[in-house]
Amino acid sequence: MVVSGIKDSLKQQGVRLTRQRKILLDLIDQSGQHLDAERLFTLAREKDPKLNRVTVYRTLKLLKAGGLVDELDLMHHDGDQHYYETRLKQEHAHVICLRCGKIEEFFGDLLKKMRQQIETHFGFEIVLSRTEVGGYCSHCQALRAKELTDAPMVEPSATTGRARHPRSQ
Amino acid sequence: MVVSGIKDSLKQQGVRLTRQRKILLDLIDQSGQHLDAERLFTLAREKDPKLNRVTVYRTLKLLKAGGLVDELDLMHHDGDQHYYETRLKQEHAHVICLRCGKIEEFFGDLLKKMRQQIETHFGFEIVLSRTEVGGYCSHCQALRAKELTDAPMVEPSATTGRARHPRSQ
DNA sequence: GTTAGTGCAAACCTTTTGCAGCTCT
DNA sequence: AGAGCTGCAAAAGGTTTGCACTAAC
Repeated sequence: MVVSGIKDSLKQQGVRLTRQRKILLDLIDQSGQHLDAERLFTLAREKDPKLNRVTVYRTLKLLKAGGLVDELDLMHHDGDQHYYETRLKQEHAHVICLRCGKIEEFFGDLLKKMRQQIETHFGFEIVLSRTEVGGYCSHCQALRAKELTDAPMVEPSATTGRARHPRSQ
Repeated sequence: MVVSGIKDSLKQQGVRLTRQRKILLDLIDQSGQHLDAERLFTLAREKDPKLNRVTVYRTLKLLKAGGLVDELDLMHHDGDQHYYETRLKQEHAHVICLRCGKIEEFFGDLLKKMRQQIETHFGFEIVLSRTEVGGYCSHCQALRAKELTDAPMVEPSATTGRARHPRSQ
């Protein structure tokens, strides 16, 4: 469980561990998913209905600044929001299916090697990095071929509806 | 010059090559920089003061959907806007200095290899990908060390002002 | 008791949409 | 002529800020 380490890390910086932050930290760490602010807010509200959206943003900012979570864009496959994950595992790329939204994580020594090459080549000090890959998963490749065959003359519109999570209230 | 190829590509899709689009296409291609919508808008206005910001967004969306430009986030080092570059060169990573904003481009076969690994490993069809690296360039590493020494007890505030380009009018 | 953190409302930045009129082919 | 494109105004989506009140240490 990484969250306890995060809590220690925060305490040592004189950051107060409030009830709200405990809730958010636990959620980020336990979910195992890539949560955006809104999703995190919804989940947090189930535990504390008074918790404000702003607190979610402020906590995420804090964690990001402290290098405790990483911010992802996931190719903006579902809007322009950011996603977050605890910085625990070894470096990895995110592979996003642009059709179904499924996210795979790709580990490998290539990322590590590239990091080293960049640091050496530019004399650069890397603080954070991310690799995101968009395309079609094996499942959706077949479905897409079918879709294109069914309507061969019609370009799939860029404005095709995407299921978004509306803000309640 | 890549822009002529883009223009051909658009024409063949029945996309009209309007005065506004010509201006924008030329700017994106010639600048050699990573422009965001607002910067592109400002530059375009110098050539056509009537050109609207919305047209910039619509043109960028069109080019992106056609795979003619790539959208970058550049680690959001200066806000949440997107940046654009013509998809011409071989695949490369962007290396962004979080202090001075300088952007380096890193080429190498590692990216190509990783692409292949991901396609093989997941049976994934990659459409686009990006690797962004944030940190400190060699120049800023020294300056930062100095800054931290000068004010050793003060964490550099996350809210430290960033010079943004305000919208004229 | 202090200082940091919260909630609320309101602002902010970036991007998208609806619609009437214009223009490329 | 007619579909496609533009400009304008307005809205939307995502995030941040100001301020008075509250709670962690």
